[in-house]
Amino acid sequence: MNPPLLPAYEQVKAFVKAKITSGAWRAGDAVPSESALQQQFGVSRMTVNRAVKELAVEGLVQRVQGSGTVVAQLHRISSTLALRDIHEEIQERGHVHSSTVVCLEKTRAEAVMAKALGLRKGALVFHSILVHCENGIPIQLEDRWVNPAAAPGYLAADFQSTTPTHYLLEHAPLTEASYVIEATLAGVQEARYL
Amino acid sequence: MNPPLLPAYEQVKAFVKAKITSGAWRAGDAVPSESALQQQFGVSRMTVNRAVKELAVEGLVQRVQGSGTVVAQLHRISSTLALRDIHEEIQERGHVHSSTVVCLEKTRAEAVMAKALGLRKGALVFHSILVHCENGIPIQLEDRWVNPAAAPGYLAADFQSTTPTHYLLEHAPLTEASYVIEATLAGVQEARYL
DNA sequence: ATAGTGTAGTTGTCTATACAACTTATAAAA
DNA sequence: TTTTATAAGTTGTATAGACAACTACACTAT
Repeated sequence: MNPPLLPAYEQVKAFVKAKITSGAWRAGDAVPSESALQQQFGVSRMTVNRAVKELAVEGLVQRVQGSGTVVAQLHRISSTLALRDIHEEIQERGHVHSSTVVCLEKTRAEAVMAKALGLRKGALVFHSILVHCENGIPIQLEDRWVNPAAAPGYLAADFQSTTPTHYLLEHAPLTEASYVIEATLAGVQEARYL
Repeated sequence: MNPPLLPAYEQVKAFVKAKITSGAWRAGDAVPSESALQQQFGVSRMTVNRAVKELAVEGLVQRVQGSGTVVAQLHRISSTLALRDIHEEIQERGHVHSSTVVCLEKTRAEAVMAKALGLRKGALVFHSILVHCENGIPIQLEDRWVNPAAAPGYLAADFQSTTPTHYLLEHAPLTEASYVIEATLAGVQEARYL
Protein backbone atom coordinates (compact mmCIF):
# COMPACT_ATOMS: atom_id res chain seq x y z
CA MET A 1 0.00 0.00 0.00
CA ASN A 2 2.82 2.39 0.79
CA PRO A 3 5.95 1.36 -0.98
CA PRO A 4 6.71 5.02 -1.66
CA LEU A 5 7.18 5.64 2.04
CA LEU A 6 9.80 2.99 2.63
CA PRO A 7 10.78 -0.03 0.55
CA ALA A 8 9.53 -3.32 1.91
CA TYR A 9 12.99 -4.70 2.54
CA GLU A 10 13.84 -1.59 4.55
CA GLN A 11 10.78 -2.15 6.70
CA VAL A 12 11.90 -5.68 7.46
CA LYS A 13 15.39 -4.43 8.25
CA ALA A 14 14.00 -1.75 10.53
CA PHE A 15 11.87 -4.30 12.36
CA VAL A 16 14.77 -6.62 13.06
CA LYS A 17 17.09 -3.74 13.89
CA ALA A 18 14.61 -2.38 16.40
CA LYS A 19 14.28 -5.75 18.09
CA ILE A 20 18.05 -5.95 18.44
CA THR A 21 18.82 -2.40 19.51
CA SER A 22 15.95 -2.39 21.97
CA GLY A 23 17.30 -5.51 23.57
CA ALA A 24 14.23 -7.60 22.86
CA TRP A 25 16.49 -9.97 20.92
CA ARG A 26 19.87 -10.52 22.51
CA ALA A 27 23.14 -11.80 21.14
CA GLY A 28 22.84 -15.44 20.17
CA ASP A 29 19.07 -15.36 20.00
CA ALA A 30 17.54 -16.83 16.89
CA VAL A 31 16.11 -14.46 14.32
CA PRO A 32 12.83 -15.65 12.75
CA SER A 33 13.38 -17.67 9.62
CA GLU A 34 12.86 -16.10 6.23
CA SER A 35 9.59 -17.91 5.75
CA ALA A 36 8.34 -16.66 9.11
CA LEU A 37 9.21 -13.05 8.31
CA GLN A 38 7.77 -13.54 4.86
CA GLN A 39 4.38 -14.41 6.29
CA GLN A 40 4.56 -11.74 8.97
CA PHE A 41 5.18 -8.96 6.48
CA GLY A 42 3.29 -10.41 3.55
CA VAL A 43 6.20 -10.07 1.17
CA SER A 44 8.11 -12.52 -0.97
CA ARG A 45 10.98 -14.52 0.42
CA MET A 46 13.44 -12.76 -1.86
CA THR A 47 12.57 -9.48 -0.20
CA VAL A 48 13.11 -10.91 3.27
CA ASN A 49 16.30 -12.54 2.06
CA ARG A 50 17.64 -9.21 0.89
CA ALA A 51 16.79 -7.56 4.19
CA VAL A 52 18.42 -10.17 6.39
CA LYS A 53 21.39 -10.54 4.07
CA GLU A 54 22.10 -6.83 4.30
CA LEU A 55 21.85 -7.00 8.07
CA ALA A 56 24.43 -9.78 7.96
CA VAL A 57 26.74 -7.58 5.88
CA GLU A 58 26.27 -4.83 8.42
CA GLY A 59 27.27 -7.25 11.13
CA LEU A 60 24.06 -7.22 13.11
CA VAL A 61 23.22 -10.86 12.50
CA GLN A 62 25.06 -13.99 11.53
CA ARG A 63 23.66 -16.51 9.10
CA VAL A 64 24.53 -20.17 8.68
CA GLN A 65 23.18 -22.05 5.73
CA GLY A 66 20.96 -24.89 6.81
CA SER A 67 20.88 -23.73 10.40
CA GLY A 68 19.41 -20.27 10.68
CA THR A 69 20.07 -16.67 11.62
CA VAL A 70 21.12 -15.44 15.04
CA VAL A 71 21.75 -12.03 16.51
CA ALA A 72 25.46 -11.35 16.24
CA GLN A 73 27.77 -10.69 19.11
CA LEU A 74 28.94 -7.13 19.48
CA HIS A 75 25.71 -5.47 18.50
CA ARG A 76 26.86 -1.93 18.85
CA ILE A 77 30.40 -2.57 17.75
CA SER A 78 29.81 -3.31 14.11
CA SER A 79 32.61 -3.91 11.67
CA THR A 80 32.95 -0.29 10.68
CA LEU A 81 32.61 0.92 14.22
CA ALA A 82 35.11 -1.67 15.41
CA LEU A 83 37.81 0.87 14.77
CA ARG A 84 36.32 3.04 17.46
CA ASP A 85 38.79 3.25 20.24
CA ILE A 86 37.30 2.17 23.53
CA HIS A 87 39.60 4.53 25.34
CA GLU A 88 38.16 7.55 23.56
CA GLU A 89 34.69 6.15 23.92
CA ILE A 90 34.91 5.95 27.68
CA GLN A 91 36.67 9.28 28.00
CA GLU A 92 33.90 10.84 25.99
CA ARG A 93 31.51 9.70 28.67
CA GLY A 94 33.66 11.48 31.20
CA HIS A 95 34.74 8.27 32.86
CA VAL A 96 38.10 6.71 33.55
CA HIS A 97 39.45 3.95 31.37
CA SER A 98 41.94 1.35 32.51
CA SER A 99 42.92 -2.04 31.23
CA THR A 100 44.58 -5.22 32.38
CA VAL A 101 46.71 -7.36 30.11
CA VAL A 102 45.67 -10.94 30.65
CA CYS A 103 47.68 -12.40 27.84
CA LEU A 104 50.15 -11.11 25.26
CA GLU A 105 51.89 -13.81 23.31
CA LYS A 106 53.10 -15.18 20.04
CA THR A 107 51.41 -18.42 19.14
CA ARG A 108 50.30 -20.53 16.20
CA ALA A 109 47.04 -19.93 14.41
CA GLU A 110 44.24 -22.45 14.53
CA ALA A 111 42.61 -23.36 11.27
CA VAL A 112 39.70 -20.96 11.64
CA MET A 113 41.86 -18.08 12.77
CA ALA A 114 44.39 -18.66 10.03
CA LYS A 115 41.69 -18.56 7.41
CA ALA A 116 40.33 -15.31 8.78
CA LEU A 117 43.76 -13.71 8.62
CA GLY A 118 44.66 -15.23 5.27
CA LEU A 119 47.50 -17.28 6.68
CA ARG A 120 48.48 -20.93 6.62
CA LYS A 121 47.36 -23.11 9.47
CA GLY A 122 50.01 -23.10 12.14
CA ALA A 123 51.47 -19.75 11.09
CA LEU A 124 52.72 -17.44 13.80
CA VAL A 125 50.26 -14.84 15.02
CA PHE A 126 50.19 -12.35 17.85
CA HIS A 127 47.53 -12.87 20.45
CA SER A 128 46.40 -10.55 23.19
CA ILE A 129 43.66 -10.65 25.77
CA LEU A 130 42.79 -7.45 27.59
CA VAL A 131 40.11 -6.53 30.08
CA HIS A 132 38.88 -2.97 29.69
CA CYS A 133 37.47 -1.22 32.73
CA GLU A 134 35.31 1.84 33.03
CA ASN A 135 35.76 3.51 36.40
CA GLY A 136 37.37 0.30 37.60
CA ILE A 137 34.48 -1.89 36.55
CA PRO A 138 35.34 -4.46 33.87
CA ILE A 139 33.04 -3.95 30.93
CA GLN A 140 34.75 -5.52 27.99
CA LEU A 141 37.06 -8.38 27.25
CA GLU A 142 39.07 -7.99 24.12
CA ASP A 143 40.44 -11.09 22.45
CA ARG A 144 42.56 -10.01 19.55
CA TRP A 145 44.60 -11.86 16.97
CA VAL A 146 46.96 -9.88 14.79
CA ASN A 147 48.80 -10.70 11.62
CA PRO A 148 52.50 -10.18 12.44
CA ALA A 149 53.11 -8.81 8.98
CA ALA A 150 50.68 -6.00 9.70
CA ALA A 151 52.18 -4.88 12.98
CA PRO A 152 55.63 -6.35 13.69
CA GLY A 153 56.07 -4.46 16.94
CA TYR A 154 52.74 -5.45 18.39
CA LEU A 155 54.13 -7.53 21.23
CA ALA A 156 56.43 -4.76 22.38
CA ALA A 157 53.63 -2.24 22.77
CA ASP A 158 52.57 -1.07 26.21
CA PHE A 159 48.88 -1.71 26.40
CA GLN A 160 48.61 -0.22 29.86
CA SER A 161 48.97 3.21 28.37
CA THR A 162 47.70 2.70 24.84
CA THR A 163 44.94 0.48 23.49
CA PRO A 164 45.49 -2.11 20.77
CA THR A 165 43.06 -0.26 18.56
CA HIS A 166 45.01 2.95 18.94
CA TYR A 167 48.26 1.15 18.32
CA LEU A 168 47.00 -0.51 15.19
CA LEU A 169 45.52 2.71 13.90
CA GLU A 170 48.96 4.25 14.09
CA HIS A 171 51.14 1.36 13.01
CA ALA A 172 49.13 -0.94 10.77
CA PRO A 173 47.96 -0.41 7.21
CA LEU A 174 44.41 -0.84 8.40
CA THR A 175 43.52 -3.52 5.96
CA GLU A 176 41.53 -6.41 7.25
CA ALA A 177 44.63 -8.00 8.69
CA SER A 178 43.43 -7.73 12.25
CA TYR A 179 40.76 -9.93 13.60
CA VAL A 180 38.87 -8.81 16.64
CA ILE A 181 36.51 -10.51 18.97
CA GLU A 182 34.97 -8.23 21.50
CA ALA A 183 32.41 -9.14 24.08
CA THR A 184 30.39 -6.53 25.86
CA LEU A 185 29.12 -8.98 28.42
CA ALA A 186 30.94 -11.69 30.25
CA GLY A 187 30.31 -15.05 28.64
CA VAL A 188 30.88 -18.41 30.19
CA GLN A 189 34.46 -18.74 29.05
CA GLU A 190 35.34 -15.16 29.83
CA ALA A 191 33.79 -14.80 33.24
CA ARG A 192 36.88 -15.94 35.10
CA TYR A 193 38.88 -13.00 33.84
CA LEU A 194 36.32 -10.47 34.92
CA MET B 1 26.70 -26.16 -16.50
CA ASN B 2 29.10 -25.48 -13.64
CA PRO B 3 27.38 -23.61 -10.86
CA PRO B 4 29.25 -25.73 -8.34
CA LEU B 5 32.54 -24.16 -9.42
CA LEU B 6 31.57 -20.56 -8.86
CA PRO B 7 28.15 -18.95 -8.53
CA ALA B 8 27.07 -16.99 -11.58
CA TYR B 9 27.00 -13.68 -9.75
CA GLU B 10 30.55 -14.27 -8.59
CA GLN B 11 31.64 -14.82 -12.16
CA VAL B 12 30.14 -11.50 -13.18
CA LYS B 13 31.81 -9.80 -10.25
CA ALA B 14 35.15 -11.37 -11.14
CA PHE B 15 34.81 -10.20 -14.72
CA VAL B 16 34.15 -6.59 -13.79
CA LYS B 17 36.78 -6.66 -11.07
CA ALA B 18 39.37 -7.94 -13.50
CA LYS B 19 38.58 -5.20 -15.98
CA ILE B 20 39.05 -2.58 -13.28
CA THR B 21 42.13 -3.93 -11.57
CA SER B 22 43.83 -4.61 -14.87
CA GLY B 23 43.27 -1.03 -15.91
CA ALA B 24 41.15 -1.89 -18.92
CA TRP B 25 38.35 0.16 -17.36
CA ARG B 26 39.55 3.32 -15.67
CA ALA B 27 37.96 5.54 -13.07
CA GLY B 28 34.93 7.29 -14.49
CA ASP B 29 34.52 4.82 -17.33
CA ALA B 30 31.05 3.43 -17.83
CA VAL B 31 30.39 -0.14 -16.76
CA PRO B 32 28.15 -2.08 -19.17
CA SER B 33 24.50 -1.85 -18.26
CA GLU B 34 22.78 -4.71 -16.51
CA SER B 35 21.00 -5.76 -19.66
CA ALA B 36 24.29 -5.83 -21.54
CA LEU B 37 25.99 -7.99 -18.92
CA GLN B 38 22.87 -10.12 -18.76
CA GLN B 39 23.15 -10.97 -22.43
CA GLN B 40 26.91 -11.38 -22.28
CA PHE B 41 26.77 -13.95 -19.49
CA GLY B 42 23.42 -15.48 -20.34
CA VAL B 43 22.04 -14.97 -16.85
CA SER B 44 19.01 -13.17 -15.51
CA ARG B 45 19.08 -9.49 -14.73
CA MET B 46 18.62 -10.12 -11.02
CA THR B 47 21.87 -12.06 -10.99
CA VAL B 48 23.72 -9.24 -12.73
CA ASN B 49 22.04 -6.77 -10.41
CA ARG B 50 23.31 -8.63 -7.39
CA ALA B 51 26.83 -8.74 -8.77
CA VAL B 52 27.07 -5.05 -9.60
CA LYS B 53 25.27 -4.02 -6.42
CA GLU B 54 27.81 -5.87 -4.33
CA LEU B 55 30.62 -4.23 -6.24
CA ALA B 56 29.03 -0.89 -5.41
CA VAL B 57 28.95 -1.82 -1.73
CA GLU B 58 32.61 -2.75 -1.97
CA GLY B 59 33.30 0.66 -3.42
CA LEU B 60 34.60 -0.45 -6.79
CA VAL B 61 31.81 1.12 -8.81
CA GLN B 62 29.25 3.84 -8.33
CA ARG B 63 25.67 3.51 -9.47
CA VAL B 64 23.17 6.25 -10.23
CA GLN B 65 19.58 5.32 -10.85
CA GLY B 66 18.53 6.29 -14.32
CA SER B 67 22.04 7.09 -15.42
CA GLY B 68 24.24 4.04 -15.16
CA THR B 69 27.25 2.53 -13.47
CA VAL B 70 30.77 3.91 -13.60
CA VAL B 71 34.09 2.75 -12.23
CA ALA B 72 34.59 4.48 -8.91
CA GLN B 73 37.39 6.85 -8.09
CA LEU B 74 39.94 5.60 -5.60
CA HIS B 75 40.21 2.01 -6.78
CA ARG B 76 42.89 1.02 -4.39
CA ILE B 77 41.74 3.34 -1.65
CA SER B 78 38.54 1.52 -0.86
CA SER B 79 36.21 2.66 1.85
CA THR B 80 37.94 0.68 4.55
CA LEU B 81 41.36 1.76 3.39
CA ALA B 82 40.28 5.39 3.18
CA LEU B 83 41.13 5.74 6.82
CA ARG B 84 44.76 5.16 6.04
CA ASP B 85 46.67 8.22 6.95
CA ILE B 86 48.80 9.44 4.09
CA HIS B 87 51.28 10.92 6.51
CA GLU B 88 52.04 7.55 8.05
CA GLU B 89 52.00 5.93 4.68
CA ILE B 90 54.71 8.17 3.32
CA GLN B 91 56.76 8.04 6.49
CA GLU B 92 56.66 4.29 6.33
CA ARG B 93 58.35 4.50 2.98
CA GLY B 94 61.08 6.51 4.65
CA HIS B 95 60.19 9.65 2.77
CA VAL B 96 59.24 13.14 3.86
CA HIS B 97 55.62 14.24 3.87
CA SER B 98 54.47 17.82 3.57
CA SER B 99 51.21 19.42 2.62
CA THR B 100 49.83 22.69 1.37
CA VAL B 101 46.43 24.00 2.34
CA VAL B 102 44.76 25.24 -0.81
CA CYS B 103 41.38 25.84 0.70
CA LEU B 104 39.82 25.60 4.17
CA GLU B 105 36.37 27.06 4.37
CA LYS B 106 32.82 26.82 5.56
CA THR B 107 30.39 26.64 2.67
CA ARG B 108 27.00 25.32 1.66
CA ALA B 109 26.50 21.79 0.43
CA GLU B 110 25.49 21.04 -3.13
CA ALA B 111 22.68 18.59 -3.63
CA VAL B 112 24.92 15.57 -4.22
CA MET B 113 27.23 16.37 -1.35
CA ALA B 114 24.36 17.02 1.01
CA LYS B 115 22.82 13.68 0.18
CA ALA B 116 26.11 11.91 0.81
CA LEU B 117 26.44 13.52 4.22
CA GLY B 118 22.79 13.11 5.10
CA LEU B 119 22.14 16.83 5.24
CA ARG B 120 19.69 19.21 3.65
CA LYS B 121 20.69 20.90 0.44
CA GLY B 122 22.35 24.19 1.30
CA ALA B 123 23.36 23.09 4.79
CA LEU B 124 26.67 24.33 6.12
CA VAL B 125 29.63 22.01 5.63
CA PHE B 126 33.35 22.28 6.10
CA HIS B 127 35.46 22.03 2.99
CA SER B 128 39.18 21.60 2.66
CA ILE B 129 41.52 21.08 -0.23
CA LEU B 130 45.04 19.92 0.50
CA VAL B 131 47.95 18.94 -1.67
CA HIS B 132 50.10 16.20 -0.19
CA CYS B 133 53.73 15.99 -1.19
CA GLU B 134 56.20 13.19 -0.89
CA ASN B 135 59.77 14.49 -0.78
CA GLY B 136 58.43 17.75 -2.15
CA ILE B 137 56.72 16.16 -5.11
CA PRO B 138 52.93 16.56 -5.12
CA ILE B 139 51.35 13.17 -5.31
CA GLN B 140 47.85 13.56 -4.01
CA LEU B 141 45.11 16.15 -3.92
CA GLU B 142 42.64 15.71 -1.13
CA ASP B 143 39.21 17.26 -1.51
CA ARG B 144 37.31 16.71 1.69
CA TRP B 145 33.85 17.65 2.88
CA VAL B 146 33.05 17.21 6.55
CA ASN B 147 29.81 17.22 8.45
CA PRO B 148 30.20 20.01 11.04
CA ALA B 149 28.29 17.97 13.57
CA ALA B 150 30.98 15.31 13.40
CA ALA B 151 33.97 17.57 13.92
CA PRO B 152 33.05 21.07 15.11
CA GLY B 153 36.65 22.23 15.41
CA TYR B 154 37.67 21.10 11.97
CA LEU B 155 38.33 24.56 10.60
CA ALA B 156 40.57 25.48 13.50
CA ALA B 157 42.88 22.51 12.99
CA ASP B 158 46.41 23.04 11.73
CA PHE B 159 46.74 20.83 8.71
CA GLN B 160 50.35 21.79 8.20
CA SER B 161 51.29 19.63 11.14
CA THR B 162 48.46 17.10 11.21
CA THR B 163 46.47 15.52 8.44
CA PRO B 164 42.68 15.67 8.16
CA THR B 165 42.53 11.91 8.46
CA HIS B 166 44.52 11.97 11.66
CA TYR B 167 42.40 14.78 13.03
CA LEU B 168 39.17 13.01 12.25
CA LEU B 169 40.42 9.75 13.70
CA GLU B 170 41.00 11.55 16.98
CA HIS B 171 38.02 13.86 17.07
CA ALA B 172 35.19 12.30 15.10
CA PRO B 173 33.01 9.33 16.00
CA LEU B 174 34.21 7.56 12.89
CA THR B 175 30.79 6.99 11.51
CA GLU B 176 30.24 7.66 7.87
CA ALA B 177 30.00 11.36 8.49
CA SER B 178 33.09 12.23 6.51
CA TYR B 179 33.13 12.14 2.80
CA VAL B 180 36.43 11.89 1.05
CA ILE B 181 37.52 12.31 -2.49
CA GLU B 182 41.11 11.50 -3.11
CA ALA B 183 42.91 11.52 -6.38
CA THR B 184 46.26 9.85 -6.80
CA LEU B 185 46.88 11.42 -10.16
CA ALA B 186 46.32 14.94 -11.28
CA GLY B 187 43.11 15.26 -13.24
CA VAL B 188 42.09 18.08 -15.49
CA GLN B 189 40.46 20.17 -12.79
CA GLU B 190 43.17 19.49 -10.26
CA ALA B 191 46.25 20.00 -12.36
CA ARG B 192 46.50 23.70 -11.64
CA TYR B 193 47.03 23.08 -7.95
CA LEU B 194 49.83 20.64 -8.52
C1' DA C 1 16.31 31.01 -27.76
C1' DT C 2 13.61 29.01 -23.99
C1' DA C 3 10.77 26.17 -21.65
C1' DG C 4 8.21 22.21 -21.56
C1' DT C 5 7.25 17.40 -23.26
C1' DG C 6 8.11 12.96 -24.46
C1' DT C 7 10.82 8.91 -24.99
C1' DA C 8 14.33 5.53 -24.55
C1' DG C 9 17.59 3.65 -21.48
C1' DT C 10 19.11 2.52 -16.76
C1' DT C 11 18.82 1.27 -12.06
C1' DG C 12 15.60 0.18 -7.89
C1' DT C 13 12.27 -2.75 -6.08
C1' DC C 14 9.29 -6.81 -5.89
C1' DT C 15 6.99 -11.20 -7.03
C1' DA C 16 6.34 -16.29 -7.31
C1' DT C 17 8.74 -20.14 -8.02
C1' DA C 18 12.34 -23.56 -8.21
C1' DC C 19 16.19 -26.17 -7.05
C1' DA C 20 20.71 -26.67 -4.54
C1' DA C 21 23.35 -26.98 -0.30
C1' DC C 22 23.54 -27.47 4.34
C1' DT C 23 22.05 -28.49 9.35
C1' DT C 24 19.57 -30.82 12.60
C1' DA C 25 16.81 -34.21 14.52
C1' DT C 26 14.56 -38.47 14.06
C1' DA C 27 14.11 -43.11 12.74
C1' DA C 28 15.84 -47.29 11.03
C1' DA C 29 19.37 -50.71 10.55
C1' DA C 30 23.62 -52.87 11.79
C1' DT D 1 25.14 -48.92 21.14
C1' DT D 2 26.66 -47.27 16.93
C1' DT D 3 26.04 -46.22 12.37
C1' DT D 4 23.33 -45.09 8.54
C1' DA D 5 19.21 -43.29 6.18
C1' DT D 6 15.53 -40.30 6.02
C1' DA D 7 13.03 -36.13 6.39
C1' DA D 8 12.04 -31.49 7.66
C1' DG D 9 13.61 -26.93 8.03
C1' DT D 10 16.75 -23.17 6.67
C1' DT D 11 19.67 -20.45 3.84
C1' DG D 12 22.00 -19.83 -0.98
C1' DT D 13 21.39 -19.20 -5.70
C1' DA D 14 18.84 -18.34 -9.90
C1' DT D 15 14.99 -17.37 -13.09
C1' DA D 16 11.58 -14.57 -15.96
C1' DG D 17 8.92 -11.03 -15.61
C1' DA D 18 6.88 -6.64 -14.04
C1' DC D 19 6.45 -1.95 -12.64
C1' DA D 20 8.51 2.26 -10.40
C1' DA D 21 11.87 5.96 -10.24
C1' DC D 22 15.17 8.46 -12.32
C1' DT D 23 18.37 10.43 -16.04
C1' DA D 24 19.64 12.09 -20.33
C1' DC D 25 18.51 13.59 -24.64
C1' DA D 26 15.86 14.84 -28.54
C1' DC D 27 11.92 17.23 -29.91
C1' DT D 28 8.18 20.51 -29.87
C1' DA D 29 5.68 24.51 -28.87
C1' DT D 30 5.97 28.92 -27.05
